[in-house]
Amino acid sequence: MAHRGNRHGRSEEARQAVLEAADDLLAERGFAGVTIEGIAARAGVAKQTIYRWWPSKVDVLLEAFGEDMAQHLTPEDHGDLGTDLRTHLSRLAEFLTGTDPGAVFRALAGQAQHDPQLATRLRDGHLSGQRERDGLPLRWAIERGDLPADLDVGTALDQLVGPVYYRVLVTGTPVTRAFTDDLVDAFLHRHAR
Amino acid sequence: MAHRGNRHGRSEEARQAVLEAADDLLAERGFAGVTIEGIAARAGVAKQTIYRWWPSKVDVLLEAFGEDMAQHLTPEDHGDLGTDLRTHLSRLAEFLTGTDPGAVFRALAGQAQHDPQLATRLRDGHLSGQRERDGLPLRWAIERGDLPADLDVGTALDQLVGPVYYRVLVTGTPVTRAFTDDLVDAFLHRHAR
Amino acid sequence: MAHRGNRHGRSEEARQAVLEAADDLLAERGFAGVTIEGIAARAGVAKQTIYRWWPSKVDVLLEAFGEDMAQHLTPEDHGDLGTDLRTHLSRLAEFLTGTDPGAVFRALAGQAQHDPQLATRLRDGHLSGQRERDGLPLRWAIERGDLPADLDVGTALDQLVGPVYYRVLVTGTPVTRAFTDDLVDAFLHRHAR
Amino acid sequence: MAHRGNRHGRSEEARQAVLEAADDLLAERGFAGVTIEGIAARAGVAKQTIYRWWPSKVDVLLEAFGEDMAQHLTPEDHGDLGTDLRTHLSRLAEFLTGTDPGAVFRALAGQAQHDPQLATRLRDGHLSGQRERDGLPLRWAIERGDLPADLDVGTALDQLVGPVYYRVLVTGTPVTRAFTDDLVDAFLHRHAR
DNA sequence: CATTAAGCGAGACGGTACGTCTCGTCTTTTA
DNA sequence: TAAAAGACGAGACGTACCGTCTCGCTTAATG
Repeated sequence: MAHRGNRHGRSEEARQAVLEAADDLLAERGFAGVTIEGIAARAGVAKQTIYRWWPSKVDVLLEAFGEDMAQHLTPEDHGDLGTDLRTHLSRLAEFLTGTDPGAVFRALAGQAQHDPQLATRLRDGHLSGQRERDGLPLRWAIERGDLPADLDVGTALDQLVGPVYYRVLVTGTPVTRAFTDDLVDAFLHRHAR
Repeated sequence: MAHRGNRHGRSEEARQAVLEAADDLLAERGFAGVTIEGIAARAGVAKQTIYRWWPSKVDVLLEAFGEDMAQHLTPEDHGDLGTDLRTHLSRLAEFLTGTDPGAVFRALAGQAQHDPQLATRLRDGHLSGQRERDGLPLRWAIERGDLPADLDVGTALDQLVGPVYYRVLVTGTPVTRAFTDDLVDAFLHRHAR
Repeated sequence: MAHRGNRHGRSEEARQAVLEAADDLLAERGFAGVTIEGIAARAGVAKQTIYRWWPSKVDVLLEAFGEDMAQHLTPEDHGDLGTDLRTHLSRLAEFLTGTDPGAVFRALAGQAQHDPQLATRLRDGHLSGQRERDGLPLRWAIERGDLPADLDVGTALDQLVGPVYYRVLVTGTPVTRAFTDDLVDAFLHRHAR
Repeated sequence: MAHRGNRHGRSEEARQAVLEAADDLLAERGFAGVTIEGIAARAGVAKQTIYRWWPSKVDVLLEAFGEDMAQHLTPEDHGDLGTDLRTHLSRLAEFLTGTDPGAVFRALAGQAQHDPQLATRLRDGHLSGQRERDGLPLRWAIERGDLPADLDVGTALDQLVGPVYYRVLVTGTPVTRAFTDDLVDAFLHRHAR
C-alpha cells in the first residue's frame, strides 16, 4: 500500500485495509488468529498505524462490525404482529449463525465474557440499539391495539430473542424456522388478543 | 509445595494446588490472567507437571469446574411443577451470576465462542447433563399427568432457561426472581392444564 | 518556534535552533540521546526541515561542530618551539576533555569507528586542517633553523599529539600539564639543537 | 539448533552460536548491523536466550572479544629491549588494523565514546591487562639494568603505543613497521643507556 | 535392603506476539 | 517555496508466555 502522509487526518485507505484484514483473519483463523501483527502484515500496514488508531484488536473488530447488525436486522412493518415477529426472529437466527458479521458478533460476545469493558461497549454501541429495533414490531402492535399498552416490552423481548441467543451461544443447536415460529406462537398465545 | 517423588501415580497434592490456583487467578485477574506460568508459580508446581496432566489451560478450568454445576443445580421434586420450576430457575440465575463456579462457566462459555473443540467438550461434559437435570421437573409433571406426554421438552427448556442465559451472557441485565417467575408463568399459561 | 513560511531561501532561525538542540541533546543525554525526532521536538522544527538540509544526525553534529576546533586550537607564535608546543598540547588536552565541542568531537570520533564515510568526512573536514595548525610551531621552528629542514613533520605530530588522543579516547586517563610537557621534552631531547 | 533444556546451567551450544553470529554480523555489516534480532536469527536462537545471558549487544561483543587481545598481544622476552618493543608494537599495529578481533575492538572503542559504562568495562576487562602486557618488555629491561629503575612506565607506554592507537582510531593512516620502529628509536634515544 | 523407575521441582530453550520507539518518506496547509 | 505538522511503512527494541526438553531429587514397589 502506497502510504500518503497527510497533515490533516488519517488514511482512509489504511483504515479500510485494516478492517478487511481483521475480518478476513477472523473468518479464516478464528479469534485467536487475529493478531495485530497479522492484521498489519495482511493489510500492508505498519503496526504503529494500527496502534495509533485502535487501542486493541477488539476495537478493530468492533469497528469492522460497524453497522452490520443494524443493516441486517431492522424489521419491516407488515401490519401483522405474527408475521413481523416470525420474519424478524428468523432473520436474527440467520444473521447469528449464517453470516460473517454474525461470526464477528459471536467472537465479540465471547470475548466480552472475559472483558467487562468490551461487554459495556458492545451493549452500548450495538446491543441496546438492536433491542430498540427488535422491539419495533411490538410497539407497532401496541399502537394498533393488538397488544396491551402496558406490555413489558423488555421482558417480552427477552422471552422472544433469549432462546435464540441461547441456542447460538450455549447449546449450539440449529435455530430452525420451526423453533422461532414456536417462540412467536408462545408469545402470541399469551399476549395477543 | 514440597515435592514428593512417587513411582506409582500422580500427586493429588499438586493436582489440587493447580486447580485452586487456576480458580483463584480467574477470580482475581480474569480469563486472560490465567496463564500456565501463573498457575505453576502460584501453585508452587512445575510447568511440566501441568502439561503432563492437562493439555491446555481450559482443561484445567474445565476440571476445576468439575461437578459444580451438578451440585448447585439439581432440582428437587416438590410435587408441584410451578414450584419446581420457579425454584430451579431462580437457583440457575444465582449460580450463573453470583458464584465462583458461575464465573468459571461464563469464562468457559466465552472461550467456547473462539474454540469449537472447547464448545463441544463443554456441551458434552456439562451442558447436556445439566439439560437432563433442568428437564426433570417437566418429566415429573408429565408422569403426574400435569403436562401432556408429547411435550417437546427440549424446546420447552430453551424457552425457560434461554432468556436467563441471554440476560447473563448478552445483555448483562440482572436476573431477578420476578423475571424467572414470569418465565414460568408464561410456560404454565400455555402448557399446564 | 513560530514557523514563518518563506519563499526566499531557508530559515536561518531554524538552522540555528537545530544546531543548538543537537548540541544540547548531546551534552545532556549523550550520542544515543540525539535523535532526529528529539532534535525536531526540542528545536520546535519539523523533522522534514532537518532532513531537507542534513542527510543524517551526524551531519547536524558535524555542522554544529563547525569551526570550533579551529577556534580553540590555533597555535600562536611565541618565537620559541618549546613554549609553542607546550601551550598547544595543553590547549588540545583541555579542548578534548573539558569543553562542549570536545565532547562533540569525541562522539563523532566514536561514531566514525562504525561509519567509514563519517571517518573520511571528519578527517577531510576537520582533522587534516587541524594537523596543519598543529604543525605550525614545527614549521616556524624549521624556518628559524631550530629544527632540521628534513624533519618528518607528520611522524613528529603523531608522536606529540598521539599520546594525548590515546589517553582521551582509549585509557581515559587525565591528560595533565606534566604529561603534555613531558611529550614536548621527549621531542625536544631528540630533535632540537 | 536442537535445544536441550538443563537444570544446571546454560547451553554452551547456544552461547557459541550467539558469539559467532555477533562476530560475523560485525564483520559483514558493521556495528549498526549487529542487532539482537539479527544475532538471534543468525544463531538460530531465541531472542530471550540472548536477553537471559547478556544485558545488551555490547556485552555480547565484549564476550566475543574475550581473550583475543591477550592471545594476540603477549610479548616474548628476547633479552633485548629494542627487539622486544619493535616486535610488540608491530604486532599491535597488525592486530588493530588487520584482524577480526581488532575490528571488534575498534567498534567497542568507538561505542565506548558514547557509553561511559562500556568504557569502564572495556578498560577494566581488557585494556588494563593489556597495558600490563605492553609494559613487560620495559620491566624486563629494568631488571636487566637496561632502563633506569625509576622509569615512569605508564607515561613511557603512552608515548610508545599512543601514536599507534591515534593513527588507527583518529587519522586512519597506515601503521607501518617504519613508523613503529621510529617510535621505539625515539624512546631508546631518550632512555636507554 | 539395594535397585529401579515414575512423578516432581526447576528452569533453559526456540518461538510468537506484544506494545513502544525511532527512522526516513510523504502530503497538506500556511505564510 | 520553505516550514510546521504529522500520518505513514518499516523494523528493532525488550517483555511475557507458549509448549518442549533435560536434569537431579524423592519416593515406593520390586528383586
